[in-house]
Amino acid sequence: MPRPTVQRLSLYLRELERLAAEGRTTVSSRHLGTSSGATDAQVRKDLGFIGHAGQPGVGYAIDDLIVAIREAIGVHRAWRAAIVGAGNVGRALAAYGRFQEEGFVIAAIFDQSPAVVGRQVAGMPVQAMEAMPRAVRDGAIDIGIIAVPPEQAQPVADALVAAGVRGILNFAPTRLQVADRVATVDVDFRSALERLAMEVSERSRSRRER
Amino acid sequence: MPRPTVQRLSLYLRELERLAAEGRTTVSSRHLGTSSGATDAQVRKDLGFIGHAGQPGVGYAIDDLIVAIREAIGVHRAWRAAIVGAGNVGRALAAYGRFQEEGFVIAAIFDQSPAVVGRQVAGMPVQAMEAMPRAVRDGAIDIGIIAVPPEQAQPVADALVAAGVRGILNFAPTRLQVADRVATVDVDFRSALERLAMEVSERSRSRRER
DNA sequence: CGGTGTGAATCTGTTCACAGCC
DNA sequence: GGCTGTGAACAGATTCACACCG
Repeated sequence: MPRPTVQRLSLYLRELERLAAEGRTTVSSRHLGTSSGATDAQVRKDLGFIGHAGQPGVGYAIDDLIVAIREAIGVHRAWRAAIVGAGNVGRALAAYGRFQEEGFVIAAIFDQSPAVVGRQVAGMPVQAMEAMPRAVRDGAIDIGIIAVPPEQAQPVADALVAAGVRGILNFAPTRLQVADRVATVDVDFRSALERLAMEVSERSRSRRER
Repeated sequence: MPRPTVQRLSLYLRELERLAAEGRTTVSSRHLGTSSGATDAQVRKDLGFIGHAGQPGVGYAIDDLIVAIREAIGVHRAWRAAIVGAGNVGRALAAYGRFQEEGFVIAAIFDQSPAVVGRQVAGMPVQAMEAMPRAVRDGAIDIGIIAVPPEQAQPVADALVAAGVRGILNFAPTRLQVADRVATVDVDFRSALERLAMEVSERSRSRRER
């Protein structure tokens, strides 16, 4: 399944959930597309990957589709995640309620600094890094979320991998090197901002030329 | 310039700044590549887009390259940004020092809720939404950062566009519809997590098959 | 009709491979 | 020998276009 497809599937999922809440039962590829920024053909291709379920002339059955997408992208079960780093980003993530709704449970939060260890964040005590390996094993943690400064990101990643996590969500602006049995996804504010800066400049440039 | 190129340029920039701090003066495409997760050919292609500056047998002059990349991606000047939404995400962004270092200045923060307006966040008072249009004009705000719940994202975007911002960084899990003179970039935690979930599932699946 | 499913064409981005320069 | 710049081959993803179904 193409990487971009996965990304779009989760957008479709959101729209489908909205439609389901409104009581709709079917939806066309056209509708799903425009509300998620894709073309209708794109939507049909994407849905083709997860085993098509559409009815010509009618569209897709919303409920079935929700189940199928959840299954396909692996959110049909609950994932247990641990946050490393109780700074601004880590705390915001811990408090970000929306994860829970979607099947991601923040099970623990860790920090290196003794000054922070022991404090409560979103109802959980911040634990020392030393406690992490054991907590990951005992708490059946699948995913590590890295919210530490860039210099510490790689060592933290190594520790998480050694402890046995299967995926890492990385908020630090660094490329992590990990064993390839472990999946990593980067969320990089800075490069998002830079992408934006770039596009804004580009637009004013082309405006000037006109 | 291809979208993925821009993304990588900002990774190169980080590595270049690190190397410059170490006192190095030149760098090869190979080095730049491995440290940012790209191939050497890729790096050369990317740098080709911004007007090549490399010397065969030697590599690229680090200082020149830093300037050239900054110019190319539009971070050679300071951008002024305003955050809308003083919830967890908005507050974390306001406090996230790293932006400042990179030429993005958070100039103001707004929220709809009277309960929050007036409180201090990262040394700034949270302002009412009604104050936004004027603040954007008077404060020469280039960029709006949306950190509100998904239902409010579109109206907030409309208000920002009407007030005259030129770019929007969107942290809400919604696709925004805006005039195309305005650039938007999405940062979506949820779909990042879902992508991760997907990749983790995929890996265990292929492991099982082996 | 309105709508899906899908091969074929196209576009976009990446890798290869190699000539040429220091 | 080390390293860049770049056409040419390749791979991946998107769009097109159209047959087919209710």
